[in-house]
Amino acid sequence: MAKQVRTRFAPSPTGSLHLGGVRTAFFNWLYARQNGGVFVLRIEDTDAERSTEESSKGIIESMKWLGLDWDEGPFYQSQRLDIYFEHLKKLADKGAIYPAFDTPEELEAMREEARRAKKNPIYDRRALRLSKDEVQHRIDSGEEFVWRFKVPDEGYTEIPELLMGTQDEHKILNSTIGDFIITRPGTKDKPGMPLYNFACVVDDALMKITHVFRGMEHLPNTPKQVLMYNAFGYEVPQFIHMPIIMKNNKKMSKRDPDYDPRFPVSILERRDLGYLPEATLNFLALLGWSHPESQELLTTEEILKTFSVDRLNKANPNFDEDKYMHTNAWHLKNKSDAELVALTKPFMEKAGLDLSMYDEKNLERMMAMEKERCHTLAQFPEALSYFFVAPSTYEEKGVEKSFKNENADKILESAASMILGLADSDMVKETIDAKLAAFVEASGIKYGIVGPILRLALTGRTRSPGLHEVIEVLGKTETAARLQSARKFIGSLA
RNA sequence: GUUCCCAUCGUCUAGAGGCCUAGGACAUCGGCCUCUCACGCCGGUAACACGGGUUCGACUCCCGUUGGGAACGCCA
Repeated sequence: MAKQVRTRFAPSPTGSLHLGGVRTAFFNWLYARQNGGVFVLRIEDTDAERSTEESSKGIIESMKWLGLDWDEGPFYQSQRLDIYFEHLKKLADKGAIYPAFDTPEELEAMREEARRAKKNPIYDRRALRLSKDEVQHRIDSGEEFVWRFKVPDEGYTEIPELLMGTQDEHKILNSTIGDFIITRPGTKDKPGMPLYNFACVVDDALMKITHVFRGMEHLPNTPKQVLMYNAFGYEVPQFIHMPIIMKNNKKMSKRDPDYDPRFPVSILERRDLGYLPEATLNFLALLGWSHPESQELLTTEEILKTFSVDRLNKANPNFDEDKYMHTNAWHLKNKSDAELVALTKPFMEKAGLDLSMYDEKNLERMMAMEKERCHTLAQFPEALSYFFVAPSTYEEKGVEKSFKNENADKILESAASMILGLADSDMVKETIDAKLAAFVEASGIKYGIVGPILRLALTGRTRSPGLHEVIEVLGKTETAARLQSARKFIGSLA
């Protein structure tokens, strides 16, 4: 029987979860769910300086919002320090690691020199050349040091890689790796905090992770990690390094100098901008993966059904805002009117619209009217505001084109009396539509003239959805009132 | 500089040697629909980076060039 699939998402809580991270989380989640596996959430907060509780909370909130549920965790590395120190001792006992006393300044100078000499800036192992006695003495005297992993001078390290490189593997020359540091500085009595390449390996091994989907920027870390798995005698997971999402021809990042705050990378900010989780997942999935039948508008369920590693692409994709928006609009249209009432509620309220003015049925009608037009949830308040606030001004262009028309006020007057003459039971879309048609017929004026005038009078705008629907939602009294005030306005034009 | 990765329309991509006169989607440009806007529908413009091989045949395989990207942290 095959081993149970176990994947994980292991963000560091040093900021908000961003779109790239979401994609990584999504692929790990997909793979676990698809294979009846386990998805683990682990917070990598060993960097006490930069990690914040707020970020952890944000990440968890983001994951929940996206619907990426996890089976185990969240684990916090900061609460697992004992485990790392135990493992550190194992490595030290084996002689796989050694203490180094170099200061950051010294290391920087070494790197600088290597760069000048146009050589690969790897550690020159000067700490390894210290005598045993000297090392012991310096440690005993309380001097700070870090632990470095001793990388073999010769041979290759193979990483089990399913995507990048040729074949199913990837070979790195050991001589190019360099002895990397696995803990922050510590003393004999106060051990240094574990660093990424160390804590990550220990956790992935202990949590029995079988597959790691992560960004390609981690590829250079991988041989180091494989070396550590080997040193512990742990099994190495399968890696799938995904291409990096680009924006402006650079890795997508909030630190990009061309970063445009209108298009945030933070997933929670996208949420607040009115993007839907399923649209976000859909769009992100297609950045590096393609559907077997080239379908592009997919529910999470459909992605789950058809996802496979062999349809993953290797080239770095570009983040296309237009396509993201288009995908969002599609998912929006797929929502029921009732769902949309709920989804848009926070946006409507934030815009100060008083939803209690209408009953649920009317609100649903509004959604039905606008969901073809809006691309994000945030666009609904603006699109529907005329239902909540009677127009006090009218669009200039419309005034010019329609109100300054010869008989605008006469047309409005007869329209008003027509509507006032309607029975309450007639105030439904179909009947209004028929009555309007009859009215147009009887007056002998083209709908193309009557329509725009009525629309402008009722909404203040030249662009809005079906007239009959507007009238139906507005009701007889409000409709009549708006027509009256528009007539007054037209009168004031002369 | 070193190491590694990548390379099809403007963008995301399909393409596993003949199905390719290279398909789809977004964007864009026309047109239709229509009381407006949008949706929808129809149509157009638009790509295999280059050079060598291998092969009867290369977008597909190999090598090189060029181009792009990433990493080179006591961040993750």
